[in-house]
Amino acid sequence: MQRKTSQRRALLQAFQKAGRPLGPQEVLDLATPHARGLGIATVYRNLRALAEQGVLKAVSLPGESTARYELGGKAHHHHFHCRVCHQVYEVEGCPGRIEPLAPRGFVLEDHEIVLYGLCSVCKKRRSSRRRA
Amino acid sequence: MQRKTSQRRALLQAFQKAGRPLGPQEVLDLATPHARGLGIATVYRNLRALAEQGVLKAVSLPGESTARYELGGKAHHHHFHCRVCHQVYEVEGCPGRIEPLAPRGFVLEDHEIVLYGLCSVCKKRRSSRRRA
DNA sequence: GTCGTTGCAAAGCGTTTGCAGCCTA
DNA sequence: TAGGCTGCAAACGCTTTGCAACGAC
Repeated sequence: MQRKTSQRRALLQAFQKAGRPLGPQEVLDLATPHARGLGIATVYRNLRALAEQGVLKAVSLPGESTARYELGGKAHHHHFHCRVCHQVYEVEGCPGRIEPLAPRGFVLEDHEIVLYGLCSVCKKRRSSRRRA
Repeated sequence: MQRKTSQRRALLQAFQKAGRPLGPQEVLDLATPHARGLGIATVYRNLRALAEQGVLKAVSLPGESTARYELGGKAHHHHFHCRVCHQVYEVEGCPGRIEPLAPRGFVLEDHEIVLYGLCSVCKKRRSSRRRA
């Protein structure tokens, strides 16, 4: 049976507060203040365990060696990866018209779309630096 | 100045022969027969160097710890990842309508679409096994 | 009290780097 | 011959695992 530990609680809080996909190190940083001495191994173990339960969902993005995670149970969506701060944001909607892309004879089961660019925070930061 | 070594030649041959994105280990396996004693470090160094020159292009896919590479200079395209044989195929075209997905205030610079499912080979293999 | 969970440190594993010798130009 | 390139092995960085202590139930 799964127990309610302070570490697990702190970890889920981090996701609820962030509202975006988080990597293991990010989770550690965000959860540590609420769980003194939290170790990275515990983070890894819990991310995996919670993902298997469906509480979290693994989000793997191109160019990332490690999966990030987000809270499970969300509607179909995609992600925006900021090239400056490397944060990942959720993106609503889907362009459709995906099926025709699959080569003839192939069976399309799923798809992933990742957008790259600058998030609004980094965009502002960049333009204000230019003016300076 | 860049020199023409047997290792580099063998490595590029592997890509030309394969016609699909290859990972470092795949490249080593495919190129070794044409370059005795080829080392994995050399593969990594050359993949990176050739990608910087634009001869190769890095293809990073979700859920892959390491980038694959393909020959550079191709038109905008995406990829199909077979869940059975894990080979990656190139896919022509693009659904368009990508821009509206980006959140307001974000700058969209690029995008990546990855399709998942069964390639035609694995589809046939699976259906013939069912009948048996 | 039981046994799932935790933190620490060691072990793994794939990628990168240092270095001396090799080979292209 | 110069210096870019290579293979080997060590170094790295991040993830996983072993283990004894801890704490939820």
